Formats: sequence, C-alpha cells, structure tokens
Amino acid sequence: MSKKKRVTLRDVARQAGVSPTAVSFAYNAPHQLSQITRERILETADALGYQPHPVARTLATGRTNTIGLVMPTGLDWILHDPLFSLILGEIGSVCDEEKMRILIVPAAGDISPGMLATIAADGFVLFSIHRDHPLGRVVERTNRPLVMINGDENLAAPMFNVDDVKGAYIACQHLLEKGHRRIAVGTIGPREDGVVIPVYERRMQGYQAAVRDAGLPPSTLRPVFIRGLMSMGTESFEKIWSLNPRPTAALCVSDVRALAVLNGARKAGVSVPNDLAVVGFDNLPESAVSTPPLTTLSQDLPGRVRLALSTLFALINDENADDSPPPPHINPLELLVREST
Amino acid sequence: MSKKKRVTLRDVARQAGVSPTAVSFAYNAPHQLSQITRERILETADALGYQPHPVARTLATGRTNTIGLVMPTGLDWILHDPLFSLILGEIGSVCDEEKMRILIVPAAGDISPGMLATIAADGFVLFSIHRDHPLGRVVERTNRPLVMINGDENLAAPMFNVDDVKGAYIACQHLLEKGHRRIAVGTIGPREDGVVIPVYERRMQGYQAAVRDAGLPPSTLRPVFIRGLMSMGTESFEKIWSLNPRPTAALCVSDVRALAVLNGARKAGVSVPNDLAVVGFDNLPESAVSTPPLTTLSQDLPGRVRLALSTLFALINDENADDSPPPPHINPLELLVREST
DNA sequence: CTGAAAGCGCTTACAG
DNA sequence: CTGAAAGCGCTTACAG
Repeated sequence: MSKKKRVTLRDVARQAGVSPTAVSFAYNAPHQLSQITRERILETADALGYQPHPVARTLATGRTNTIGLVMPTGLDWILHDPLFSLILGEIGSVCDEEKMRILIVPAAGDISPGMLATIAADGFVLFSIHRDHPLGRVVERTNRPLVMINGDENLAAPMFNVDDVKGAYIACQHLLEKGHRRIAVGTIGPREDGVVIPVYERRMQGYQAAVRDAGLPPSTLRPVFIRGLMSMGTESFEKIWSLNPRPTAALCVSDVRALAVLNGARKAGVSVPNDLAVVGFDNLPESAVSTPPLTTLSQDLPGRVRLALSTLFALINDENADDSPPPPHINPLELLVREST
Repeated sequence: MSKKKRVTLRDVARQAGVSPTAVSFAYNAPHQLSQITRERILETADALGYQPHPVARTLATGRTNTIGLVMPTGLDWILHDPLFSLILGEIGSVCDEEKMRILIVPAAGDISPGMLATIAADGFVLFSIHRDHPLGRVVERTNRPLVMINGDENLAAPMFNVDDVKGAYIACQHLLEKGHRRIAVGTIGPREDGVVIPVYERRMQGYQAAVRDAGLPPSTLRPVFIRGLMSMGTESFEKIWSLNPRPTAALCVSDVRALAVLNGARKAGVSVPNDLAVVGFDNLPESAVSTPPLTTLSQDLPGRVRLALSTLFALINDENADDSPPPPHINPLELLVREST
C-alpha cells in the first residue's frame, strides 16, 4: 500500500459528476438531495473507498464529538483507583449512547492557563481538582464547557459531588457509638507531586467534626498515611496496629484502603471486628464480599455521573448558556453497616 | 462571558504588525525569527489570550498527537479487567513522555470497514481482536498505523503477545506433576456480544495440549465458565466445587478469576491448596498478597507495552514503512509457584 | 433539487 | 529574517 493518496470529497464529486456540495449533502443533509443522486454519490464514494476526514469536518463544524477527561495527576490514578474505573465505565456507557468519544487528559506537570484550549474536545469532565491546583485557575477563567466530579466546592464550576463531610461524620459517629475511643484514620499521605484530593480533605473534616461534637479530644483520631493499593495490605495494617496506644478501630477514606487493611489484619491473625473495627468509604462491589464484608458509605455513582454528563452536554449545545454556575449537586451517602464493625 | 469570538493567529498578526507566517513561526520555527520579533509576537499573543487551534493545526500538519485505544467491546472491559488497567497505566506513562494523548475507542456495535478512518488519531493500539471479529477485517485492509496487543496471531498486523499456549501448558503440567487428575478450568463463557478473546482461546489450547502430551484423557479438564470479577467469588467457587466428580485443582485463565475462587473457597471453609489447588494467569500485584499467595504465570508487561508503542510510533513517523508486518513478538511467561498449589 | 463560493484556523514551501 | 499565497478537507449559507 504505502503512501496512498487520501480520497477526498472532491474526488468523489468529480467521479460522480456532481458538486462537492452534493457529496457533503449526501452525508449530512440527505433530504436536500434526490434519492437517485444520493445513491449514486454513495455508491461512488464506496467504490473509491472514501471516508470523510474527521479533522476537516471538525474544523468546519466546530464539533469534535469528544469529551476530555481531565485528572490532576498522571495516569497512575486510573490504574490504582477502582472507584475511578467505575466512574470511567459509567461515562463510557453514556458516551456510547451519545456517540461521543473519550479523550484521556492527564494534567501532570506543565499546566498553562490555556491548556484546555489546546485540546480537541467539545467539553471536559474534571476530576478531583483542588482550588490550589494549577487547574483550579484554569477552570475559573476558561470559557469552555466543563463539569467537575469530586472537585473542590470552592471552585466556580458545575459540581457533582457526594456529601463527604456528612458521610464521614456518620461513619465516625457509628464507631463512637460502639464505644471506640482510639480510632486510626487511614488516609492518603502527601503526594510527591503535591496534589491534594478534595474528597479526602473533606472526609477528614467530617471525622473530626464528629469527634468534636461528641465532646471528645481531637487525639481520639490518629491519622495514618496508607496507600490505596490492595498489595499494600500488610504494610497498611502494620502502620495502624503499631500505633501507641493501639487503636480499636480504623476509619479509611476509601474502600481500597479498608480492604487492604482487612487483608493485612487477616494475615496478622487479628480479628475484625473484634480486635479492630474497620470502616471504608464508597462501597465498591468487592466490599460486599470481603472477609468480613465491609461497613462503608454507599452512593449512587451511576446517577451522579449521568447527571454530570447531561449537564455537560447541555452546556456544549447551548453556547449562550447562563453564566453563573449552578449550585453544587451533592449526592447523599448512606452508611451500610456490615460485619467489619 | 458567553460567545466570545475566538482569537486567531490572524488577530495576533494584525495586532503585532507582522504576517500570519511570522506568528506561526514564533511557535513552530523560533530560529526563523529574530529574537525581538519573536518576543513581541509572543507577548501580543499572550495579551490577547491567543491559543493555537488544535484542530486547525492538525488539519494543516496531519498530526493529531493522539493514539486511539481500540477494544472489541464496550467500556465495561476497562472497568473489570485489572490487567487492562495495568496496560493502560503503562501506555499512559509512555504517552506522557511522548506528549501523546489517548483516545478511548470502544468498538462495540456498528463497525464499518472504514471505522478507523473516522477517528482523529495518528495510530492505533488494538486489544484482543479475534480474526472473526469485524475489526479483524478492518485491520487487514486499513493503511493506518496500528499495532495489536493480545490479538489473534492469524491477523496480519504487528503483534505483541505473550506465549499463552506455552504458559498454559506449563501451568497445567505443574498440576499434573503434583498428581492432579481432575482439574477444573475456570474460563470465560460465551459473551453476550459474541466477542471471543484470543488469549483465553490460546490458553485453553495450552491446557489441553499438556493433558494430551501426558497421555491423559481430555476429560481430565473440566471447563467451568466464571466471570472475571472479585465480587463473583462465591458463585465461581461453587460452580467449580459442585462438579461431579469433584476436582482437586482449578486452572484459571486469569488472575482475577483465580483470586475470586480463592475468596470463595475461603468463605466456604475449603482449604487451598490442600482441598483445592488454584493456578492463575498474568501475575497481578494482588496475587502476591492473596491468602494464600497465588501460583501464576508472570510476564514482563511494561516491556511489552513499551515495545508495542515504540513500534507504533515508528510506523507513524515513517509513512513509507515496510509493508509486510513483522513476525509477532511473543514474550515468554514464567511459572511463579507460590502457596496456592 | 443543485452548485459556486467563502470560510473554519492553521502550516509551509517559495520567493524575496 | 520576513511575507504573500496556496493548501489541509470539509460545511453551509446563499443564490438559482
């Protein structure tokens, strides 16, 4: 094959003996053409192996039929956060239905104020952007359609979150009511790249508020930095278990962390919930079948993702949309008490 | 803000008092411009908030700086296959380094012969394409740069696989040597969408060959269809355990399946490896820390992915590349004997 | 129902 | 070092 010249609309027009306009109409405005002309054009196109050039089409119409998924880190995130996989899967279903494509945009490193402008997408979904992240500034001054998921509520953008603070509050309250007074908090440590994840920040606040409202000292809670990886179970558990004084319960900011701790505890021969109660966050499918099944906070992820995307699509289609972002959409969380507490 | 007119290169040129060419050069051929002109242009651009239009640039240069990741199913795959997440992560690192973007292309449903042509990408990575899948035809007649990972070796395309047949062979042999004569094979069932996954097909062949070469009857192997989901552990284990006669070992075509079975066995109080030996495939990070750690086949995934991508990038850059696809690249697999056998 | 023309916003020989 | 011009391959008023 090698450098075959691309067949263009012009070639088809010439071959079929019609104008370029007619060929374009055959694809984009069939009713503007007589049945017979249209068929001849389509047959010629087929015979020549013509395919409309997607980029040229985009330049002319202004539509890419692509949405950009922007995250504040490298792609390692996708890799290791099962919740993100769930979100991605849901976005995938919606995009299948809407015939939109998905462009992955990791925003590690160099973030210029105009970075979104350099990306060929009709709109963006931004994940976990913190107000102090360079993307926070970008978001506030861009005029391109975007929505945020799990973002910082201080940013002025359409926001689709869960009620992290309240969820964390009731999770912590649950443990306090069971009499726990020494609680490890399994949370994320400072990231090398300095990125702060808003949901974890809010969850910490929720835990702390519950302790405060119960009239207990802040030292009731002991933060422990653990990684969100199943393979780090032993290390994570050890970090918690070696606290002095030894905690009787662990609140984890994510289910992966909680599941890893469960795994580590089992290997160490420590009984959950008898020796250590464990609570997660987000209710992954795995959390229902772990040993023991995990107490956690459940949310309507599909509903939230769909709402975010339909908002985004509306923004894309109404150029002259209202300027002020709507109030944040905050899904409730429900405490699912299972056997780990 | 609303419908702000886009600032174009032309606007910058006018404002800076230079030609459009000069503005373009300021970005793409700095050395062609005097230091002073260049700075003036860049300042003007900045002041006007100019951003080069990525689509226009693509149309003129023919480069999108994007690679398409094509899979034969919907996005549900990404969702549930942890191995795919690993691959994606690795692709992500390489693309970060190369300043390439990633477009996700699920190819469920309507696949026209020209489908790749409708996608704005410089090249493609195709996953798990079977010769009978509609994409198989597409692949063979397209002249766009592409490579395949875990694909069907009967397809004429640059291929980057592992030695599934041999790996499966030695895994099965391992069990036979331990004296197992009733072996369940935990494999994928027919998918609703009819998609066949080449690696699983090959792995089945490898298991069967080992049994044959050992002079044992084919009935030594009993296929059981199980899902690749951690949350299906109990169901998967039950299916295996209820075979009659009851198997003493299970070969699983993927680690997720093996881990799920491990989980199900534990809940049922069945001891691994004493009552049931279990072998996985692919060596996920989790497999090293499961209870018990999983015997499985390990591969050099990062190396393979990087090789596939560098081949793709070479193809993208050399239009007049050699026509005949290179022989398939087949990475060796190593049996990692851990405590589940 | 059909066509000539302008336009989408860049890049890049080519000529000076 | 700098600019006028053609071209990338479509779409879409507009006029007939």
